[in-house]
Amino acid sequence: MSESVAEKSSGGQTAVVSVASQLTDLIYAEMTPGLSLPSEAEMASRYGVSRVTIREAIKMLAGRGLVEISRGRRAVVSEPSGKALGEFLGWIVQYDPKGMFDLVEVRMSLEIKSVSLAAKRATRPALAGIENMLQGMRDAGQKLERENGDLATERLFHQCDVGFHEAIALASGNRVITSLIEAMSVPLERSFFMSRRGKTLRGLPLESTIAAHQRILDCIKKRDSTAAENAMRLHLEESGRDMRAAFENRPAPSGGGKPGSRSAFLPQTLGVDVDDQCR
Amino acid sequence: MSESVAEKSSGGQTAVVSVASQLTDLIYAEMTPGLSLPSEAEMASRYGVSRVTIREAIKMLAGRGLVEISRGRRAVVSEPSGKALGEFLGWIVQYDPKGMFDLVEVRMSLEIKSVSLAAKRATRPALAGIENMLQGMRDAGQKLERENGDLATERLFHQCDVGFHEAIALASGNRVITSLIEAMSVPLERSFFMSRRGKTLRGLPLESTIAAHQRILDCIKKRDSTAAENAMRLHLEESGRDMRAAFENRPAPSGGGKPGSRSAFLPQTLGVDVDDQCR
DNA sequence: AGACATAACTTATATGATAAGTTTAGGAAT
DNA sequence: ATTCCTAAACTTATCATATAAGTTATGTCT
Repeated sequence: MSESVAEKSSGGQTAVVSVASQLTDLIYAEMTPGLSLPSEAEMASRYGVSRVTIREAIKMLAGRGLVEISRGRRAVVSEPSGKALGEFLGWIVQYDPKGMFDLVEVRMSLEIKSVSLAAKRATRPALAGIENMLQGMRDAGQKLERENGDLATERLFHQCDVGFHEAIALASGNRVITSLIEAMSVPLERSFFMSRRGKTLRGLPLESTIAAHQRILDCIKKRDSTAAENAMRLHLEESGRDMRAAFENRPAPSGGGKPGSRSAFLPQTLGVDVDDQCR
Repeated sequence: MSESVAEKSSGGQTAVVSVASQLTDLIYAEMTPGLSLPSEAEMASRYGVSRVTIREAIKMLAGRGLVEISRGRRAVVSEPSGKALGEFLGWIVQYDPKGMFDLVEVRMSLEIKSVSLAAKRATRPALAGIENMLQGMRDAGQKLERENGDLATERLFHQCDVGFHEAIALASGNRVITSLIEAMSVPLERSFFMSRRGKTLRGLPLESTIAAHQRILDCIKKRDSTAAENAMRLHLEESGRDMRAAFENRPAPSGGGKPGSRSAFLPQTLGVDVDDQCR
């Protein structure tokens, strides 16, 4: 009984990879989010491998965000979400100092597409969701004016800002856009705080941020997709300028470059990359 | 010695998750692609956990595409690549029957951004790379006219097609775009074959496909980003129509619907989603 | 110096055991 | 009968240990 089922449909791969791929097929073919996988023991006997192998295979799937694991419970097929993807984008961005600007560049395209579709397709509850986030920004903004500089409130404001864009993505009805924008907000969180800092530095009140969001929402409500695109473009260009300002006025390079071929060829491309986004 | 290092900086998480996150930090902070992680035994002693725990943590990172594993060798930090991301997009697409069209919708935006940037920034070797792929398409195309219907040649043609678009993404100089387009080509592989089938059905020679790519390349060479965007848009719209044609003329629904809430509400949205892409 | 065998290192997988969660079933109390 | 609690059954988390099978380094022999 040494020839396990796992080896049947796979060449030189290891048993873990083979099991992982078979489980993936199984999930794709006949499972939906929320359903539980069989118990480790059952899979082990079904695929003719030890429990260790099964566990490692499941950990791979978990790393890909395909299943969620918790102690005492069987692994559960997870809803597609941008979270796992966000880790990945974080890796790309981390790998290259210019990465954050690359990300902003891509974000601009996606957000414009997102808001364009939202203007065409948004349902009433989806609109309410967007409105909700905008109201959250207003509340946080007012609170922020009173107790100036409260970090928690600032974070709340930022979360509503992110939520606003995610709500638009949701309203677009396009799952891929929703996941990608959700994913990008993970590494962009840093950028958002930079953006706020830039805004403070340049002396712009955060009223203008709220107003920009308001204009976007208005365009969506009016079902004017072209106007919505332009409003979004303007908002993101503004946001990009803030980010650049924050970058230029940042504390100090501190000279401590990490090993590897990074942190080069930045200065001259910085301005170009961000400005070029106005086509 | 029962209090392991792994628990030190983590709350209720399991040891595996804790180790995985610490390893992630380690990689982000002081490693670059190509470097090897310590041996399992060393990590085990360093983090105060058993080798099994280390192995499961590494399998999680491998699932996320952060490291590559091979027998007898230590785990190696991998170059960011769209491959792992492609699996993820595949899951989104699989999860929703409309997903493939969502993906095409997003692809259009990204490819347009990609070609626009490529027209502005492409270096000479990057241009050569694009040219190369186009030449590959021509060769495969001629070969395909002689030995009509050879599957391997058809696959080659398709690979050059994908390669053409990836080469443009590379020329854009934006890593995020490169990874995303590479990622999308994984689930879109099916769509590409559908597209080719649609083209055959509608009686269009694949000369037109090559010509469309040629036009795109010409615009890039001329550094005319606007024209390049338009050429790309036209090409993708054409490609989308082919895909829809292939969908409508597909063998038969065969009635075997899978369990779950899928494969519903498709008919009426299909046409809308694809047509709406021409704005 | 170069080819080859061998040792040292490393990962892949299996077995068995224990701890600690979650769910289920049964019974006690109301 | 219904509710609540407890205990058993199930399940995952982690460990220790062992063996097999790859890769790399270390020689020795020619």
